Amino acid sequence: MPELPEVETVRRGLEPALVGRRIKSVRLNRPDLRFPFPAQLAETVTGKRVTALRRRAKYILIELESGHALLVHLGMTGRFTVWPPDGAARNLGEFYYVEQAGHAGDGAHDHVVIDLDDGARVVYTDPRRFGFMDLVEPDGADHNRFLVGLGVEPLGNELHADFLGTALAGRRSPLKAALLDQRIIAGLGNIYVCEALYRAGLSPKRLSGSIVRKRGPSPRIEPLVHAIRSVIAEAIEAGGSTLRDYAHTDGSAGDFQQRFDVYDREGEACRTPGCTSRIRRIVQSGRSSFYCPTCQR
DNA sequence: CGGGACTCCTGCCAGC
DNA sequence: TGCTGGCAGGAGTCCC
Repeated sequence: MPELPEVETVRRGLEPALVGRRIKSVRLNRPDLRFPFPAQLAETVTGKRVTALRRRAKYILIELESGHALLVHLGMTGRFTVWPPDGAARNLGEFYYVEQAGHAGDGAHDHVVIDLDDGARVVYTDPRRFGFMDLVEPDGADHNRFLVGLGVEPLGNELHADFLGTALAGRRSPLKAALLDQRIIAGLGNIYVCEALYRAGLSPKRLSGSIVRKRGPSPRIEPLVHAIRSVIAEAIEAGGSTLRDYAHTDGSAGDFQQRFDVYDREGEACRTPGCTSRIRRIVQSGRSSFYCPTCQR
């Protein structure tokens, strides 16, 4: 899936097409994605004006004048395409394979088709169907099953050394698992956790609690916080990463992946000046972790 | 409760 | 060229 920087890139791309527009109609081409669509989805959304597009962690929230919001998670392969009134498609997250031209909402994996009052069409496409949608009731963000329990935003003020130290203290899981845990920091995924741990010089295998001192300051926490912030901020700045099947808002490639120091670089040279080690790949709880065995301890 | 394995689904890619 | 197995950015659920 797109991680937070990719979701933010999609949000920014969708914003000018949707905000201020009224939704004329919604077509669901199947009853479910990962989960069934809410029964009231179409009738709740139809006829409403879009007031804002927001992001929380890896969720996109399409806010409506009624106070409801359509919550969208892109899963691993979800994307939006905007078809303006003039017909030329604009891709908001693109796959590496090419769909047949002219399928504005009728492609094999086009699951949701939203028509707007200006004639534009917004299509949600998701081959793997790991994505999902939900309705958030007015003032219901604190109760929504997907939003409740989410941790802090990596770029928000709530992520600081005291917070992270408290969250990691006593944890017996590897650091990698803790940083992927959306209940602590919401929005980090496999790629950026690997990159942040490299920048912080911390091994993904190290136990979470081991970087927290029981008394006094824990000098390894602040560099980790900084590493998380910097890698996420830079990735957003670059327009996200184009992995095997994801691209930039306007169809061009996001280029942060060219700056990966460890992710998907197994066997390649560590980029730390003077280090002669090669990047290793291990599997932790079913996911690949990439790291430098010399620079990350 | 914390932690880990498993699962959903489709498609690509390396290897034979 | 064609088939097979392994792998993929997520996260809910189940089990210990």
